[in-house]
Amino acid sequence: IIFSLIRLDTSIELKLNDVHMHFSFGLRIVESARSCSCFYSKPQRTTVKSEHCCWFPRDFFKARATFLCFFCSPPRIKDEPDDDGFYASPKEDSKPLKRPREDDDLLVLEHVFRERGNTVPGSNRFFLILQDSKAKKAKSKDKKVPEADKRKKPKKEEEQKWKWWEEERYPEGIKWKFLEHKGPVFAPPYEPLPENVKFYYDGKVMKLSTKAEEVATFFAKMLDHEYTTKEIFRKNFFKDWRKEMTPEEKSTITNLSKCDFTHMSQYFKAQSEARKQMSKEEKQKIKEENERLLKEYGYCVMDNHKERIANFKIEPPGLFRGRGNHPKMGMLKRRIMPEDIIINCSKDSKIPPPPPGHKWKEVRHDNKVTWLVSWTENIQGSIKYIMLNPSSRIKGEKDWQKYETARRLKKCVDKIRNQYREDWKSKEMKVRQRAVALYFIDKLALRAGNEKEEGETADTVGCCSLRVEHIKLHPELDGQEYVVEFDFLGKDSIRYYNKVPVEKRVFKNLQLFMENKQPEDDLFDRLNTSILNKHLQDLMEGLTAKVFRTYNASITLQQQLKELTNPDDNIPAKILSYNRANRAVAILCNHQRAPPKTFEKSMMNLQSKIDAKKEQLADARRELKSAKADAKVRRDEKSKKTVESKKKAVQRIEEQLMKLEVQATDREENKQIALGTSKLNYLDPRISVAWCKKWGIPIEKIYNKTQREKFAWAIDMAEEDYEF
DNA sequence: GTAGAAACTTAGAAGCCTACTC
DNA sequence: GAGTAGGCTTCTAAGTTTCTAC
Repeated sequence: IIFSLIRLDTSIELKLNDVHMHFSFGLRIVESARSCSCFYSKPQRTTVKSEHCCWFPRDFFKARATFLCFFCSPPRIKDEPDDDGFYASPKEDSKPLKRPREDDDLLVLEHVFRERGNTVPGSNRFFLILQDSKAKKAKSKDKKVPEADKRKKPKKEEEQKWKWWEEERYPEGIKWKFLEHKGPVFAPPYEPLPENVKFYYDGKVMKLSTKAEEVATFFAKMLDHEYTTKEIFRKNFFKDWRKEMTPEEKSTITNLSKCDFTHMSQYFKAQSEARKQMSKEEKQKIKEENERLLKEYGYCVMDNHKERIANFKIEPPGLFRGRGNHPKMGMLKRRIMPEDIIINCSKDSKIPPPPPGHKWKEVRHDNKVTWLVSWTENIQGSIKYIMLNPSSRIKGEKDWQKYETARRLKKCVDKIRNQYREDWKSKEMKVRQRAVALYFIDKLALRAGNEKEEGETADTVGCCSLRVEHIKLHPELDGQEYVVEFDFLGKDSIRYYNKVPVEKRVFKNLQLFMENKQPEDDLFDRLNTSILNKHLQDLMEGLTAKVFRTYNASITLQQQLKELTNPDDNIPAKILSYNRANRAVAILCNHQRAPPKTFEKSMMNLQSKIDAKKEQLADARRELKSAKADAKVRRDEKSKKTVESKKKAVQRIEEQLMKLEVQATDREENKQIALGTSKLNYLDPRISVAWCKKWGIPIEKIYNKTQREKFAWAIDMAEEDYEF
């Protein structure tokens, strides 16, 4: 399809031509001083089957008419397979996609409107709205829809999605061409405590200065948390708190144990309680205010598409909550001011103004990065960013690309495995270590394991940074030979504990690597992530340690789904199978969670529901039996009907019972396992979409609304025969 | 080639919200 | 209408990878 938009001095011409269909279509918007009018030429053939609908909001053109123009849909990318049947993902190859980017063209429109001085609120900006073929077909079938209704803006959000995955992508390195946003939302200023809320030191009331009081409230708000009992947390907090005190306060407050924050804490609890008790109207008011904030600051315009921002609020000040045994926990996270903020946007965009009386640290126009706002935090000195939501084009393209890289690994993984098996025998120690580490990364889905600065973060490790103390070698254990016992803290200080039988050569190599070493010495002393990734890059373009995790997670899901799905099962049972497949991946990737506090109670509740349902079923069966007996004697229509209805009741209760039992199994198996992380980050969504399509499972049963938005590209493109 | 900075992805916890139950 | 369980969203820490400067 040729889609072009030409701007002529005071008029704009939009043309859609489909040569193959002998179908041409034109549309002209003529700008006049006050408004613009439009006309379009009718398609020459009226029998053209349209799959997509290109729709422009009525108010956008400020013209009275709404026009719906139908055109032949661009072929699905999958319909044009390349040699190996892989999709052309962003960056993966340079073949242009089926439809050129509309952004540049629409950009012209954007400027026309800007020049004209029209204020175009985000929601009314230029959207190409594409409906999926099913929605379209459904619409065309329904001929009774009144004309007025047809003109109505489609309400369903699904209908308004921009299919960026059908467009051409930017050249390598370019992330956007136009970016405009409103800047960040700052944390609300500190509100001093009411006079009646007291702080006590050494049993006596003490009025704190505003700065010291603010930091004290951070601690008071966390009083019930385990953090405040930890020595490091208390020490760090006290040190930083004292920096905020006046000289008088500093000389008085010398011991944290003598500080009494309980009154403050009670005040915050009461406030929180009051919030819960607020009237409907008050809650509604807050909701509306949040919505207003979201509407104003929660979106940006990137290349003429309104995109949701992931985190438009600046992190408020507070006490640093490092995970695990973090040496910096309790330190004061200072308040971020506009003077700390770097704004990134287009030169020709409306640059967000800083709050009155302030200025930005810098305004830059770097379209080689994806962030909108950045600042440096004071705990680790690292940079924090405001970026787009996972549903955005920029994140989606990257996600898609990630899975395509993993699929490329699938094609050469056997070769790579053979290679590292060979390398176990290498004369070079470095090569052997690299090969054993890669074996672990591949087999156990371990993370790469970068080196970390000692004393700056919690002591956690990944594969390359494993130490001798993290593994135990068992020539024989529980009837298995060559077992390696892993026990270490990984990301987020989550414990990795696993006993794995390995190949003899790996075992012997590990013995070698551990020779003459102390427990705190590096297991792979000749290796780091940089060396490993460089080697991987040589094996396959774009290959890094992380890709193995993605690949193994996705391939495991696909295999497990094939193994566990029983075609005769009903929907709940199939979903249980899906969750079990997902769980296999979560276990592989060691995605753990703390068991929910209410777990035991909720399981007990569920069990009592099951028991009650069983009783109900027994009653229903008894009733059915007696109805049958009754019908045998009476032999009339009425008693026959009664039998039928009793039968149905039994069936219904059986189904309900089964559902509850499945729910209980699922919940029990999920007690300490987090499924979300793998679902969101490691599993190629097209596998799940294909599985849903194959078995007629509504996608909503697998992905919630947010997840469907993130994986819109996959939902649109994957068919039931999709193979990872 | 290397180190450190920058950029971006992955992660679990916490709190909010909503649907369900009584 | 109140209470609550659990799903969903938000938050931000903690990783990995890439970029840049020397």
